Amino acid sequence: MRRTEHLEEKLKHRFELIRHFYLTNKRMPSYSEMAELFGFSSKNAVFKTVNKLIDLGFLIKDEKKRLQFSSDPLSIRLIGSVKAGFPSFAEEELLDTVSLDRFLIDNPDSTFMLQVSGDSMVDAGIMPNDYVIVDRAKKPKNNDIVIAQVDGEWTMKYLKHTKDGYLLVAANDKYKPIKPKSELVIAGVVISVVRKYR
Amino acid sequence: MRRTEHLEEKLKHRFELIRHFYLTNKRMPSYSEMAELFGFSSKNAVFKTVNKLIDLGFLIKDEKKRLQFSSDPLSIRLIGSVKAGFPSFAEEELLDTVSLDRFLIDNPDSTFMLQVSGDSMVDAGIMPNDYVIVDRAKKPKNNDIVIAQVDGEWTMKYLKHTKDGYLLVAANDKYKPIKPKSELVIAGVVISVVRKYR
DNA sequence: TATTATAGTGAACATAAGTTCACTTGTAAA
DNA sequence: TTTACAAGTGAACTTATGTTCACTATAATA
Repeated sequence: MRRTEHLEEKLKHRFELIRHFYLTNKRMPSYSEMAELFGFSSKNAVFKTVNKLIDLGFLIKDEKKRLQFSSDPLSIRLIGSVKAGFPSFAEEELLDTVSLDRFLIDNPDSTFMLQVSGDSMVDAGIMPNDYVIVDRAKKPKNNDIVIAQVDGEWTMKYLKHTKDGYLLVAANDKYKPIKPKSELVIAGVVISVVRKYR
Repeated sequence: MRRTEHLEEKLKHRFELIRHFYLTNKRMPSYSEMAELFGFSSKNAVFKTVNKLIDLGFLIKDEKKRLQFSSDPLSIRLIGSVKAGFPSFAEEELLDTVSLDRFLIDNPDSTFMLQVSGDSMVDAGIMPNDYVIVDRAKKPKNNDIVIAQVDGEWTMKYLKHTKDGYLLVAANDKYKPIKPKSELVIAGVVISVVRKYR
């Protein structure tokens, strides 16, 4: 049955068009908009197409009968550990999915991403050009990695509470601990590190 | 004018309710749904509230007159480098915003997240319990970090092309390079590393 | 006190949404 | 060829959406 394979490819392609619309417009297209996307002149053709995509499990209708993706179009599947390896094609469907945004960020309003410029935290696995995600609203605690302004300069260091005040410690023997003289402004706590290859 | 301050807090709270709805339902609430959220019995009260939020710049209407957030509710602001430090409150508004999902993931369908179990890549800044993001569709190239199944076991290593075949090299002197005997299955290429503190 | 603006109500409206129906076209199988 | 069915058209229908209008209640201001 080459026919149905061809059919499913067509459907899959239309699903991709819907997804693309969603990613650029951040909302579902209406049936009229889908008609444009698919090159249809009738909404009913869209209606039938969407129903097929629902039957195939790509899309669903929520409790208010609004069209949704069955799995968030930007979420990725989560595998327990490297050692466990990759599941079979059939098992893939069973995996939990995660959105990195939701996984990493609690308070978008107070959260920033900064690019790392030096090598002062390499021993903590933070390499030059990595990105760190910083929450300004979070209370800095002992041993947290913080972004601090000390004596006029901005740095990223471990924050250590000691008997005689705060200490900023690098994760690199090249750099000596800093004991703030005049002022210590802690702008935020590093809650996450992100590295992107290539 | 305590009055208007109080007013803006109320509005801000209602904006938060909309955002919360969006984050849980992955779509904008309708005006009737907002009426429920706000405790109104008239859609017109919602209409006026939404218009105020539009005036204040929290929401916008797109070219098709559909309600949208002016900035993606999960995106975070991007700062050039740690050294540059944090901008002032006024300057914050001018920063670019990024969605981590969009920033890190190109092909959600072929992308997986795995938790790192060993210390074989520490010198590359990949620590135990970090997460790696792996694209199965990407062609593995020389010096890429790959997830490979070699002689029955799954590992993460640098992939090296040599004259006499492939070599899997750890980023840790403790581990010797592996030369696959029988089989080498490369399941995917590590495109990103993510670490979450606490 | 009287006045004026603001927040919310409730009904009515036009529009666009998703859906249904009857029909045509093209293609695969008998 | 003939048959059967899936794919798409086009119009009609229902419902829900955002919007407008006239009105009430509340609270700040003169």
